[in-house]
Amino acid sequence: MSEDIVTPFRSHPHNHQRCVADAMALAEERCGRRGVRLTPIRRRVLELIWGRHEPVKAYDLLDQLREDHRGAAPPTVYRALDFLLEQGLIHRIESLNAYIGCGDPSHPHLGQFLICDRCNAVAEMDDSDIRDLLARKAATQGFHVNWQTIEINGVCPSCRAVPESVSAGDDSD
Amino acid sequence: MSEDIVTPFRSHPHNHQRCVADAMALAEERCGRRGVRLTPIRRRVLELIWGRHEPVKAYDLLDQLREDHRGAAPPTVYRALDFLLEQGLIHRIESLNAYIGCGDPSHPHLGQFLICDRCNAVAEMDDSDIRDLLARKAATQGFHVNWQTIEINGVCPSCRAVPESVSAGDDSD
DNA sequence: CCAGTCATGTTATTCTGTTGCAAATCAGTG
DNA sequence: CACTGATTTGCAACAGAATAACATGACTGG
Repeated sequence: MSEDIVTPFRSHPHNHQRCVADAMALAEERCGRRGVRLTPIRRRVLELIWGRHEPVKAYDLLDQLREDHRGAAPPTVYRALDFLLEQGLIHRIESLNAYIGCGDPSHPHLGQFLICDRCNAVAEMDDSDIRDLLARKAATQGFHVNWQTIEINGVCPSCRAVPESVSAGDDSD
Repeated sequence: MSEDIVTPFRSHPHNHQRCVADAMALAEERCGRRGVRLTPIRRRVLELIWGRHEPVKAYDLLDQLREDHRGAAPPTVYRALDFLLEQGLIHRIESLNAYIGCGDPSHPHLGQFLICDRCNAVAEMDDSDIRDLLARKAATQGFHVNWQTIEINGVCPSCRAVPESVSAGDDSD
């Protein structure tokens, strides 16, 4: 099976509490096995990221973090983010300067993202056909691939079902 | 032919002056046809970008621009960049916060970039196999694609030919 | 207890990009 | 030419993203 939707659009009906809890449990387990520490701050940041099922900005995290953690500063958040990225627990979306929970930390993989321009929902794919095709094309140029950034912008299924002018992404926050 | 290297690695031997001049001529022509103005500032920024055959940062452009244009400020550069992006004359490399000349503005295309982590060289591809595969995979999720960001990091042919520890990218900054 | 490592606190700075408004420039029209 | 409206530029301030540098604290293992 080459196609593998690791994280579907959040509009996809699901038990969100359960999904966050699962992610946290996986993170605990993974860090334990690796002998690295999922400290309170790191855990909190991961929770905050999973809490929204969409890309989250570092300074938004900082604001939220400050609510129960006075004295949190940019380095507080960025250090936690670096840790979580290293452990493969989150991904960074380059085109948005934002971070999102990794749908399947069980094996290391490159993020392949579908990003809805209307409602900001993001789905993560882990498709070997894509990975392999890019590797093959790069090899044609004599290029050795270390990392692939794939971010596809467009309109997600839910938003397509809604007339443009009244789209779900018409957020007034 | 699905594969199309729009811009090869700059290590590729070529007449750089000629290649910049061609790019500028194409830009003039294109803007003329479209009825938009390639003003002196915009032209200068495009030249500066083409002058180096690698990704250029906005504030580096600003520094260079200031040399013969006192009073240039961040908006000066960003407005020019926005214009050039809109006209499809340059691309933005998301993972680097940098800009690079578009190898073939003659038809609108998505950038597909090979980025060397050692020497910062970038090659641009315009491969329909990749474009189509991504569109097909996205469609499987009911997703309508507007834009694709594809940035492949790794090691370019020239750097692969050099022992790792003495690589061209072994910058000591 | 002590030393070493890892994690956090703190302050400041750099880099990247935007907002808002005023002044200048340009294209078209009477 | 003078008037008008749309672009373009100048300018000042700011917001947002990320890092540097160094001090302090916390958890190991002897």
